[in-house]
Amino acid sequence: MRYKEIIMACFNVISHLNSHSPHRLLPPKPKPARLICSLALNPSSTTTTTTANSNNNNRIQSLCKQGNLNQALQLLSAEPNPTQLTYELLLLSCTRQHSLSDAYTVHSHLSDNGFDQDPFLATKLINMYSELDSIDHVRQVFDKTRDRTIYVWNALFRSLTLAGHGEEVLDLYRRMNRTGISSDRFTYTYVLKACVASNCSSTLLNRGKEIHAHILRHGYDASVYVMTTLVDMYARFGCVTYASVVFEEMAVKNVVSWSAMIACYARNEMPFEAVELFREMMLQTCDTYPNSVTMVSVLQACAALAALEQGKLLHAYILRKGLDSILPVISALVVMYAKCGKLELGQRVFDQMDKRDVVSWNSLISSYGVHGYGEKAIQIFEEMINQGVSPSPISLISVLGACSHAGLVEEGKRLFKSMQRDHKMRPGVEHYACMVDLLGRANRLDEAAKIIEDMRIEPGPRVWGSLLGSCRIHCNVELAERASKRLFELEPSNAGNYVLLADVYAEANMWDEVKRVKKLLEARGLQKIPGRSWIEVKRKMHSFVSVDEFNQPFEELQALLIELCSEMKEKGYMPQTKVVLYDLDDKEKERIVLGHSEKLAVAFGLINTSKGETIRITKNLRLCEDCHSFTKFISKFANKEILVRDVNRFHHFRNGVCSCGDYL
DNA sequence: GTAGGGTTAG
Repeated sequence: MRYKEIIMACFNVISHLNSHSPHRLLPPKPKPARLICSLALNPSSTTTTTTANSNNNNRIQSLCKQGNLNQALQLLSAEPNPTQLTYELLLLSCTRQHSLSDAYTVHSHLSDNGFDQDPFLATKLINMYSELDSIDHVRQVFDKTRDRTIYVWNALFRSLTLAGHGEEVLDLYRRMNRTGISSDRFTYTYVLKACVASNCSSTLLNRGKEIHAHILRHGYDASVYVMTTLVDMYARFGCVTYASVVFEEMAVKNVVSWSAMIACYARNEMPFEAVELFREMMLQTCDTYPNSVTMVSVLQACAALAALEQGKLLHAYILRKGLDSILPVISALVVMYAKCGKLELGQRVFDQMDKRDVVSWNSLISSYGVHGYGEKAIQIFEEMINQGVSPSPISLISVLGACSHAGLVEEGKRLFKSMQRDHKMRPGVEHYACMVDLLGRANRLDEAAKIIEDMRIEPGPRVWGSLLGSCRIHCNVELAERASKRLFELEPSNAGNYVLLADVYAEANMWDEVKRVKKLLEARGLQKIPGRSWIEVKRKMHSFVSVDEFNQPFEELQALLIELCSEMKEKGYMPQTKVVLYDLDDKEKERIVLGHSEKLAVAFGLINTSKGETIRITKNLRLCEDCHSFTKFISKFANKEILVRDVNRFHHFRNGVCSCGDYL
């Protein structure tokens, strides 16, 4: 029933998008109440009943609540008997002021007054040092505390997990179990998080499974918090089946549990399932409504699928529920529209925001980037800075990526320099990867290789992968061999790298080498990822996989393609068969490239869309040169606008020309 | 006294 309601609301969203003035269906939410209680200090009301001593404590406490830490500390130095509550409020105040030096003052004062063995204050101290990013002090406080209650242990686990010291938490958790203290529901959430806090190795997954067993044994499978954390842990390990089993078996589910499972599908490249589960949530639950977090995950899934119609329904729902003042939601909406090929709608959503953060700006920058509008992306980047928003590392990745897509080499180099000089940011591996991509694609491979040589940090697989990708475009065998040698060491099970190298050899007609690489791929038990394309027709997604043979389900489409192909050949289309990794004759190669998933999707789109309707296709890999050239011809021949989003960027085909300027 | 899910990139 509620799902129908959303469909109805779709009409509202269209009218909303057509009007430029911000328009909300619900009033904006009131701001959250201030955390600091602003009790006014009123000495006259307390002096009559209390001693001078406790009055001093009261005054310190009130000053803390008012946020006047300096004065509170002055009074503290004259106070001979501070109470536990006084210290508690002082520590809280240090956290709020983010003052490590004041924290030391209070800490040593408290030790001098014999409170250093108070487990309550030890918990507070640990939490404070954690907030102040001083993990050494966290450990120190824990080590000195003799009476380690479960609160003390939990505070330690929480702090270390937040700081990314997952493995340390798991070691300490063993130690805790040996001391005989039992875990509570808080402990389980922290240690489960600790399993994914560092790297996601199989050892840590096994620890997670062990903890799962403890949870069942101790009856904590009734806790929604614990079980939701468990779903999330499996999700982060990519164990989608485990996550869904835990989720299905949960007796009680709330919005967070549903969101965790939807996010699990979204982040594990199962956007279909994410959208399906969202639908189920809307239909099944009576008291659980999706919130902003849920919406972000479903929007991501729609973006991945380029499911524009579904995305518009979500937009309608967001407006109806007043979630359109929440920044992450709006950023996700901008990205959704852009990735569905509706850049102008994304821009409009952005324009209607009354406040923006760096993520909102980054969303817009990258949106223009993937559509190939490099100069516009740079302009937005500069506007962001002019408006006083400091760029984040991702801003730079977005804008450098935009330069790369548009072939703006000099601008990219300028931005890379200014990143270090003007924004005082140290380039990370990702930034170097962008630069290698930028130079490499522009056929400045030697410069790209030089960047890698001069790097002050270890070049990771991203960097070498960018170089190898560029070598494939420009068929540089020698450099491709160098890059792939490193890549095979760094990520031996990434099939894509082997395929790229084989592509380079194939193009250079080095068929023995092609065979050798293919054997290597097989020997390691890997498979080439099959090409897959999606198209949304009447709110339904259709998926196509590349086929080598003429076969049943796609017979009609293939027949159409053969016909189109021969007609277009007369008009000058030349099949680009060099992308085929088999040493076959041209006729056979032509047949193989005609079975590529993207061409099947185009054919399906031609049959199933009305005149003047744009065909929108998403693809899991990069567009091959033949599909690119074929689609350009089709767009002119059939007078159709075709939008293809590959794994990397957008290609907008119109009248025989592509928006990427053949810069694949 | 402590707790669970989501933002932007390539």
